[in-house]
Amino acid sequence: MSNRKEQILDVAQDLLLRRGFSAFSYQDLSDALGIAKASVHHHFASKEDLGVALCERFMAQNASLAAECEARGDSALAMFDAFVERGNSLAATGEHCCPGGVLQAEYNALPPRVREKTNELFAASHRMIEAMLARGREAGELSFAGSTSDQAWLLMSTMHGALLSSRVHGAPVFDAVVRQLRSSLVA
Amino acid sequence: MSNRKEQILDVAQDLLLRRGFSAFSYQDLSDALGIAKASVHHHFASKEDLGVALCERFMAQNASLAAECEARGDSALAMFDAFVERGNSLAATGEHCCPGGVLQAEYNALPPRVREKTNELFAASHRMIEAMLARGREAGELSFAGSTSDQAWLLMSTMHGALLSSRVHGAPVFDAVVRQLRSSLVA
DNA sequence: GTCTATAAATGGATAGAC
DNA sequence: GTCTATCCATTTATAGAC
Repeated sequence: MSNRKEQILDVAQDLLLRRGFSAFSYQDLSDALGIAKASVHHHFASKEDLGVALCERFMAQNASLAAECEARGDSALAMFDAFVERGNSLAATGEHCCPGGVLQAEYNALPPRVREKTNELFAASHRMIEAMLARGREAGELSFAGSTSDQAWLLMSTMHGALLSSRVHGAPVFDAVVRQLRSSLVA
Repeated sequence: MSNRKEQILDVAQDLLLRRGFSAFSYQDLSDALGIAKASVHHHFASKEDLGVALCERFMAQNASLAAECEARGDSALAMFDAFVERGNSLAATGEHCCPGGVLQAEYNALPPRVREKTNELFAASHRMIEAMLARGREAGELSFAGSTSDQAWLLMSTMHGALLSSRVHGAPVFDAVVRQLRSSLVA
């Protein structure tokens, strides 16, 4: 993929996590990159295309984080902490929140193909977290009631919610929530 | 408050929870109520005013739910269930999510006074839930690690996140998350 | 309180030159 | 690939008549 396309995605990702999908414009991208609006349209014909590309990017980022963990031979808990760490870096800015969180919040206002990609993103994340939980429970490292699937939804919901809250009430809230969650999870 | 003003707030609340603040317009309100856009502006001069009124409404709804619980002499757990029940009715439509969730998600794109009211709404909700947790723990009804404040953030984050998730993945997700959360909370 | 009409700004998107 | 110029729809908001 060309360099310019990546640059646009970088800025768009920042703006999406900061403000939401409908609250950033081609004008914003144009301003940030110092190129004309029409030039942005050259790379992403419609905002729907841009949204789809962003979703694919988020999926790739998730997959690469999971791959790193696997390469290191991380335990389930270490993998949990790796995901938390990424959340921390988002919360630290006091402006960003989770890709999943924003996309869900605006779900009914998203263009159709972005909605579909959001579904995929969530399904993939859920699978990944469920696998982690199953591994941790089997190893006697993690302990929780109910199914791995339900617990995975709990983890995702809590993380998304906590990142949203930390935007209004500061990064310490994310940290506090994660500590509570972690302590309820460790065997 | 006049009847028309209430009608506008009813529709606006529905649209806000369905689509988000920036994704509904005076035109939508005008269409839904069968009156001219200018007539809506007569009641709420600016969208910022409308947003502020909605926030105040959410705070009043929270307070009245808490007052009902108190009048019934609800236990902490019964009060938790009452809050869950309200979440259930939102999740059931498959379209709505939590007021707090939407407002946080769009926080950086909200008009200044709506942002301030969002802060108030969250502070009030947090106080209310923290009080419930303290009461439940003292009565030996609830059990959790850490401070009541941190646990209150966990509850709020999880509820918000779960309502968002249930919009994408269906009401059963909200139910599943709440069950997990509740089982970790009961002494 | 409600209407029609309209302003002023911004949104996404396209045409066509360089 | 990038630009200028422009189109068209939509948005918030106001003016002024009824």
